[in-house]
Amino acid sequence: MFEVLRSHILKRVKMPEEEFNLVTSLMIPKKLRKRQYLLQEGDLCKWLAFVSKGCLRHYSVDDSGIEHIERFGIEGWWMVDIESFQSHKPSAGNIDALEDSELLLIDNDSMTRLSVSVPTWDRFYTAVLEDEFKAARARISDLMTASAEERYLHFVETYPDLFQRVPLHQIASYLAMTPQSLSRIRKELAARK
Amino acid sequence: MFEVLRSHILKRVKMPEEEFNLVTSLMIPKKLRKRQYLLQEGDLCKWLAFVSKGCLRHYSVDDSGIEHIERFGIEGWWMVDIESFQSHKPSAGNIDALEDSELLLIDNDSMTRLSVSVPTWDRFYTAVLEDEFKAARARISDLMTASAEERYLHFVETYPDLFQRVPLHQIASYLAMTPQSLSRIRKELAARK
DNA sequence: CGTCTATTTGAATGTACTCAAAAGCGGTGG
DNA sequence: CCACCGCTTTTGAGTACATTCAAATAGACG
Repeated sequence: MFEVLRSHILKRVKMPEEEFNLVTSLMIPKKLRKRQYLLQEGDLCKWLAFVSKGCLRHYSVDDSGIEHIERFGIEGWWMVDIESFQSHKPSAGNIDALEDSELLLIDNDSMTRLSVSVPTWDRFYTAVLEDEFKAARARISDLMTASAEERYLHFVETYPDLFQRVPLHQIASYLAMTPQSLSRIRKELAARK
Repeated sequence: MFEVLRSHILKRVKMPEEEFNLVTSLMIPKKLRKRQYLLQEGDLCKWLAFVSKGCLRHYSVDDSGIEHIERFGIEGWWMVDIESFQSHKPSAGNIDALEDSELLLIDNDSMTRLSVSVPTWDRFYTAVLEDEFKAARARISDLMTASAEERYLHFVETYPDLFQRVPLHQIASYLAMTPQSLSRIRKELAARK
C-alpha cells in the first residue's frame, strides 16, 4: 500500500524507517472510482494527494464549457490545487479520476507535524516542489515555442506511459488543441513514416 | 541596500533582525549594466539572484534564432535557472539585464548554511517556491486558454509596472506572439474604446 | 545629423479552429 | 449473439487568428 510512496520518498531523501512510518500514519487512504471527483470547482483543497494507483486529471472549464487539462497524475505523482491549498481559497479547477484510483491524502496539520518531527520532511517537500516547478517551466516553454505537432511529439516522448493510458481527446486537451487537430496530426505522422 | 530584501522576507515569515543579518552577510552584491549577462546559455547557474533594483529577463533562443522570454524580474523578484541550479546542469537559457540592475546573489553552500542556522529560512524558501509555482501554473493556464489579445490584457492587468517599463517587442516575446501581432492588437484595442 | 533599433502597416500565407457529420468502438440489454 | 446507444475518433469544408516577409515610419542615442 505504501510501496509507491516509499520509493518516491527514498528517491529524494534518506528517510529512516521509523520516520517513514510516522509519515504513513498521518496519511489518509482514499479510493476513487473512475469519474469520481477528488476536488470540485469551488471546494477548498484541503489535501495533498499522492497517487499510489490509478490515473487522475486536474482540469478547469472555460466560459465556453471546454475542459482544459492542466495536469495528469499517475502512480508516484502528487495532485493538488496549490492555489487553493496554500491560500485557503475556493478551487478554480477540478480533480477527478480517469481510472479507479488509490490515493494517500495528507492535510496541512499533518504537514506541519511532519515538519517538526521528521527532520527530512521539509527537504523532501522542497524537492517535490522544485520538481513540480521545473516541470511547469518546461511546459511553459513548450507551449510558448512548439507547434501542435511538436507538443504532441514531446508528450509522447516525455510521458510514454500516459499516452498509452489516456483517451486521445484528453491528451488533446492537455496539449491545448482540439481532438480534431490531434487526430489529423496523428494521421499525418503515420503517413509520413 | 537590503531594504527590498527585508520587506520581501518579512512579507512571508517573521525573521528576527540578527537572523536577517546572517542572511545578508552571506549574500553577494552584484551590479549589472544594461544588456549585461547574469547567466549565459551553457553556464552553470550557481546562484539564486534577488533583484533589489532594475529589471532582468530570462529567455532562451530557439532553432530559428528567435528569443523567447520565459520570465521578467524586477525589484523583489528572484531570478534563477532552476534546472541548472538544482541539477548542476549547463543552463539552456540566458539571463540578462534590461536596465542597469543591482542583485543579491546567494549560492548553494550559503543556502545550506542558512537552512541550518536560520530557523525560518526553509519556510521562507518554500514559500517563495510555492509562489513561483503558482505563478507558473497561472501562466500555463493563460497560454492554454487565452487568445493573443487576452494574454496581452492579462499581462497589463497583472504586471502594470512591467508593461510601462519594458519595450513592446519584449512583452510580445513573453506573451508568445510576434511584435507585429502585439502592435496590431494594441491598435485594435485603442480603436475600440 | 546619421545610425541603429523599435514600432507600425500591408499583403499573402498557414496553422489550427469551428461546425457538421460519418465511422469506429465498447458496453448493455433484449 | 446481435442491435442499439453513447462516446471517441476521424474526415470534410470553410474560416479566423496569428504568422511571415517586406517595407515604411518613428524614436533613441551617440
